[in-house]
Amino acid sequence: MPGISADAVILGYDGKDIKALLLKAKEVDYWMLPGGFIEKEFDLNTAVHRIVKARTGLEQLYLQQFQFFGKADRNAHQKEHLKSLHQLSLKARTWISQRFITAGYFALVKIDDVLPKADLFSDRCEWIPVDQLPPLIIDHHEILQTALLYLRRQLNYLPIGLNLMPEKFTMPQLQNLYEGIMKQKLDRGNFQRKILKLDILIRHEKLKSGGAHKAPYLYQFDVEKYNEKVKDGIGFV
Amino acid sequence: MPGISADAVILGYDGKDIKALLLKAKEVDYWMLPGGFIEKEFDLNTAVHRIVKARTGLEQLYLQQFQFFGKADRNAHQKEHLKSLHQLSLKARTWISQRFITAGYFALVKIDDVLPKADLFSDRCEWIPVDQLPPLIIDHHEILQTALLYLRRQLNYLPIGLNLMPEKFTMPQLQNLYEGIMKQKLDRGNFQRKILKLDILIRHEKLKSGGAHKAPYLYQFDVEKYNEKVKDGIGFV
DNA sequence: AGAATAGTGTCTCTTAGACATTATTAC
DNA sequence: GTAATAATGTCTAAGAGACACTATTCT
Repeated sequence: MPGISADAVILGYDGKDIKALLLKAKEVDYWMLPGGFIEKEFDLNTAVHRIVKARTGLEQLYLQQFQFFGKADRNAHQKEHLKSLHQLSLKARTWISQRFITAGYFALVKIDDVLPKADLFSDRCEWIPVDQLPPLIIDHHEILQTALLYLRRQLNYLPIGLNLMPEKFTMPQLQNLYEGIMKQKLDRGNFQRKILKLDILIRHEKLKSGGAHKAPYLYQFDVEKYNEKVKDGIGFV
Repeated sequence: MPGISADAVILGYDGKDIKALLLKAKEVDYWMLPGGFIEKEFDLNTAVHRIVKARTGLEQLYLQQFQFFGKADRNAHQKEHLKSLHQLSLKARTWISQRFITAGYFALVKIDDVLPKADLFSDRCEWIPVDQLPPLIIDHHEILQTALLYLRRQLNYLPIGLNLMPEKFTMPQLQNLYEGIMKQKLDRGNFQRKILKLDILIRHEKLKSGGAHKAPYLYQFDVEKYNEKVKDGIGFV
């Protein structure tokens, strides 16, 4: 009985790295994306919300479909990962190979709000930096990379800052997030100028202390203005 | 038995309007997108190629998945279109309501290469300008509009010119295409300057004649250079 | 000649990008 | 003070956008 499954690329940002929430499969040295089958009586988005909630504990979250992955591709990848499949138990193997087609979703979450929980087929659930990925089962690596590509291309139309940053944050933190997604360094001065010009930030007079250097200002998003800008594309290369 | 279906938004451009290939449903005054069920032994992309080939006769085409539409949304729309459903034969109604989930694909084709063919549930298959759409069944209007939105947002990463324009074309024709997709008028001079600077066009010395005015040059894409630019985003607003 | 439309040139204002300068903090 | 990092300012070159002018074609 073939079915429709969904896999969620749950992304978070800790002020330094962009991380994905991954599950360590039991019995083998492979990791996987949180996912599951879509039951027929549920609609797709509802089902994925349910799946993500089970791993993160989050009720409200920014969730977006980005691509479906069909059978042919999946089989090609299964060949490459044949070894990993053979090592799995019959139950787990059946669970995986039953996947006829899978929906790729990504979620943007505030990393500190999440309480990672493993599922039946995994023994750990952890945040892992997306540029230091361990081996993933079947086509999960491709799904994750596709999600990141989509994120990069849709950058102007996605509320990444709002959903990934903590309530209050510094300008260098925000810049680091953009650099991580765009995979390139940006000029500090120009970044600051461009972002401030958008007029979507509220500056707090309190400074953050900690290092042996000038303390940065704390900022917060003006949610209304932010959402307004995102609709027509938040002008940022 | 619920199943997965696919609907194709097939887009063409006749030098004046952006058009979609639509089917006129039998028995009722509604039109619909070409589509069909995905058989389990096929993979998704192959199946959609087959569907599009059946309506257009085209073997090779630019095809891209853009979104899936789940059950809840679809039911909401069915409510709105209840009248249209009641007027359908049992067979057609069953065919439509069996759709559990549908894959939205769009295809970019050279309009003159297409030989439209109706299917079993339709009596006509025609090109219709996307800004003059007739009533469409279920959520097909939404699917079509979503495709156009996607097209607009991904403009820089899609080879629209290459796939929608005829082999040889004029600059005003190309500008008109961009204006149609972006839904806004562009300055002639600036458009020309920007496009020529991309260095992806080959100019032919032969001019096109016809009207009581200066004849425009004919251009052709330098396919290799074009594809190179599209990969990193063809710099155009 | 005149109407219509294509092609090219020019001007200004904004912006991007590189980089320099100043400010703040802990040691 | 020095080291480290944040914030702000400045300069230049490139680009966007508005618009004017020239070119070509048919009636």
